[in-house]
This record gives sequence, C-alpha cells and structure tokens, in this order.
Amino acid sequence: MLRRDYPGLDDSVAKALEVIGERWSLLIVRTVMHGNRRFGEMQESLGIARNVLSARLQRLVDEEILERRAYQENPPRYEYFLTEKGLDLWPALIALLNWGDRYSPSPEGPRRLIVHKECGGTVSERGICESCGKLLTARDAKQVPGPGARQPMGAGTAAAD
Amino acid sequence: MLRRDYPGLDDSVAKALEVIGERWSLLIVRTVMHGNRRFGEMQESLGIARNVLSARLQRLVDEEILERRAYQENPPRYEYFLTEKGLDLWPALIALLNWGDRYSPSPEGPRRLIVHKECGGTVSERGICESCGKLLTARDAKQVPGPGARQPMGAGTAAAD
DNA sequence: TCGGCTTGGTTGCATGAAGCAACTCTGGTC
DNA sequence: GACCAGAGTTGCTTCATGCAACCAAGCCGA
Repeated sequence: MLRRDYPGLDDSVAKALEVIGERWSLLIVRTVMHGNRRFGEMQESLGIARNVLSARLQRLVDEEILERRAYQENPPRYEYFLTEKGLDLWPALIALLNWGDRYSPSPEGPRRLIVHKECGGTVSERGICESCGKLLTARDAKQVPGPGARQPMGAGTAAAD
Repeated sequence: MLRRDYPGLDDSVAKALEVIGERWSLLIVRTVMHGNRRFGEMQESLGIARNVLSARLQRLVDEEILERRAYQENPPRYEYFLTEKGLDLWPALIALLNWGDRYSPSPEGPRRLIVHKECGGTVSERGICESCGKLLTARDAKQVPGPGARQPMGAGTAAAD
C-alpha cells in the first residue's frame, strides 16, 4: 500500500489497521503464535519475499508487537517472540479464523483447530471454550491438526513464549 | 498490495485476509455498519480515493459482503448494505477496535463506544454485553459518542439494514 | 434553453510497495 | 580451501494506490 496510515480517521479500528493492516503483518503474527520464531522458518511457512519479511519484522518490533532476542552470538542469530501487545491480537485472529472457516470452508474441514489447553474443548468464535465456558487468551489455547490437515504443520503449537 | 492472495497458504485466516485484508476494505465494511451507505458518504467519511473506493465496493459486492440496491432509477443511484456475511465480520472489528483502544488510546478516551441496544451495557472485547452478559452480534449493538468524540459522528448508528 | 449542481462513478498519470533473484557477511564443516 | 547455513540487503520490475480531471444523466433556476 502506498501509505499505511489513514489520515483523517481517528478511530481505534483505523489505528489498529495502521499497525497490523499491512499485507503480511497479521500472518506473521499468526505464524509466530504457531511457534515459527526464526527468519527462515517464517519465510518458508509463509512464502513471503525475504525483503518484505525483513521490513515487516522490523516494523512489528518497532511497534512492540514482536520482540527480537539473540539465541547465539557469532554470527548473531535472532528469534522473534510475541509481546503482550502481540498476544492480545489473538481474539482478532480467532474472529478472522472463524469467519474464514464459515465462509470459505475447505471441503475436508478446517486444517487447524484451536483448543483449550486445559480441558481440550474447542474454542468458539469469540475465544471462549465451548467445553468449560472460560474466556480464553492466547496463552490458554493451542492448535491441533483438524480434519482437513494435510502436511505436518509447521513448528510447534505453542502460542506464547 | 501487489497481489491480494496468499498463494500456498490454505488456512482460514489467510483466506479471510484475501477477502478483507486489502487496504480500506475493512474500513469500508465498518463505515457501512455505521450507516454510511452511499458512495459519496463513504468517500467523505473515509477520505479514500474515488477510484479505489469504486474498486473495493465492486469487490466487496462480488464477495457477497455488501449488497448493492438501487434507491432510484433515472439516474440510477445505489446504496450498499451489509449481507449476513458482512455482518459476521463484526466480532473481528470489535476485537480490532478494542486492541486499538488499548494500545493507541486517545487522550480523551475512545471517540465511539459500542453498547448493547437492548440494555445499554458496554460491549467487551469479545462482543459480550458487560451488563447483561449476552453474546452479541452486529444487530444487537449500536455505537454512541464516547468521551473523546469531537465532531458529530457521520450518519446514523445502525449496524444492520 | 442554457448553464450549473448533484451523484456516482471512470480514465490517465506519477509514485511507491511487493515480488524475485542475486549478493553479502559471518561463522561452521568436510 | 571449498562449500553450506542463517539472516538479511540490494537492484530491478511490476502492479496497486492516490490524485485530479473528466464523463453522464437527470434536476433546478432564470
């Protein structure tokens, strides 16, 4: 997009979209939630151009949605983790996931299911456990293969660090 | 964005973003929810380029998120309404709204508040009425001016048609 | 009847973001 | 010494976006 801000719009949805509304940004947050923390993992799992991935990671770190931590010196190598701010995007992602499932379903059913770590219940559109009724956050949930799963899913299933 | 699809990604979030992840799309859905139904109203309330608005409306109609209805013949004039599919984006918009409120707050407080039509209770991040506890949809909620409201808000407050 | 106004677009052009491939840089391995 | 891996960066091309001007069909007022 030419400019990523929405001048003249001062509501909170526009502000949110200025930060995470760019192409790829939300998918990067999502892939980190799935446990892909390294540049190469993300690049492979998303099929994104490397320069664009580099620019998005930079911006997401600047916006304090991701945090970059070195896991080795010499040569320096980094991993990216979600901050609280990043983890708090989980409800929005769940809402989009469910909307996508409802209106563009795969014939075999969803590839991934989000379940409550504690009781194994499925997670509703609003991020509520359908089994125990609790209001969940990113830390309470994990993904498991759904009926439409094809390949082994990338990396782990951990949402938080 | 160069291309709006995400080839190789077959999960539901990516599918949802292919449809409503383009710049402006979600803001157009939002402004229609706020009661701006006509081309000129949307153009003014969003400050979007007219050709881009035209292209986005076309696509949103194609995707059956909006429905175009003539309100007069000669010359033909149209209004745009949300379909069920469009109304079902409400939980995602509420999640983004709350995320934006939390992390980029206006000093005076939110400009708009979303309240439950029936009991007047405020609507939580997950689209649940904080007063009566009901799980709400777009039709159950309306927006009212918040503490940070400045100008009279565009058009009405109706969410549905 | 003539020009101007309103609504809802479409067209043409300039700019900049996304995609792709090649390159860099640092260290480890054979 | 040659080669490989990880994490980017650089250069080039292409397409989407923003802007402004234009079009079209009816209505309005003088």
